[in-house]
Amino acid sequence: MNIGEVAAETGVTAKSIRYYESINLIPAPERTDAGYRQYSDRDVQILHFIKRARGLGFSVAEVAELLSLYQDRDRASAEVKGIVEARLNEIDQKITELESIRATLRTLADRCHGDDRPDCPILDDFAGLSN
Amino acid sequence: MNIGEVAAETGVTAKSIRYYESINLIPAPERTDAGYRQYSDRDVQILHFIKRARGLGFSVAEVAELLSLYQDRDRASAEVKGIVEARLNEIDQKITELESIRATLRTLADRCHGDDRPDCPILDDFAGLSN
DNA sequence: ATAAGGGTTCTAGTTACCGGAAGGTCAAGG
DNA sequence: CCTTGACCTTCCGGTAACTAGAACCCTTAT
Repeated sequence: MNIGEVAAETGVTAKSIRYYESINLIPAPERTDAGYRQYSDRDVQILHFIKRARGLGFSVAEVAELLSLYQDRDRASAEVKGIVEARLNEIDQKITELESIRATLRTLADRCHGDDRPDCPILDDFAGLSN
Repeated sequence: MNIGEVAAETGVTAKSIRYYESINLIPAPERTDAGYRQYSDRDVQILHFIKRARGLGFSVAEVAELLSLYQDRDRASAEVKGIVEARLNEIDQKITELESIRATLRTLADRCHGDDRPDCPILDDFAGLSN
């Protein structure tokens, strides 16, 4: 398969596939005489794996780790679970942070009448003029 | 005030202050004969503003917009509120996305026994071998 | 033979800075 | 007077994960 077909099938752009190759996340595939990359079904499967993991918010470095565990028949599932639990903690933290910001902004926005008059509690708060 | 004092007082690093100047988020301050930047109380206040807005997740571009509204005595509060509401929508979206990811990962992690055995529903899912 | 639609490599840009190097300046102390 | 240490200056390179675009080659169909 050419890179374009693989891109269409996996939803990973050709640009990204080449990028993943350049950083050694995926191995360099065979080439045709003209220099076109040729991908196997196995390569496609790995790109599906990457797409799924990236979609769940894992960094490329984490995906590399997960991939190497995936390719190691003898890995301990505890290692995989550890990575996922770490990610879950990050997510919880991020959600908490965003909720706090949301509450603040919600309060400020609700107190701003939002018409054509200039006075604005939001800017007052940012400027340290609150209360 | 020297840049270091300003940094200490505002919590914005000297590096960041110079960076903000380089992208014209803040004006270039006076210099001493030796070339040291000298900041006024007004400059400090603006950096506080920036710090607060950045802390609430606004991009530097958004902060620039907010700052210019702040400095415009005749702005309509609706404009400020619009920016904040847009940010609130982004936050809501992001939270929703993170919660969805969290649910997925939680389920997968719970189904993985996480011991020294190799079989792992998490990797199976990533590889498209689910069910 | 040519045109459309692949593919190739390379460079540069994105965001919001941080780290570090090389060197000038300032205030205090011996 | 000189040194020491803590400042300050500019500039270069790096970060994450790509994307955009240029310049060029290959394949396939008409």
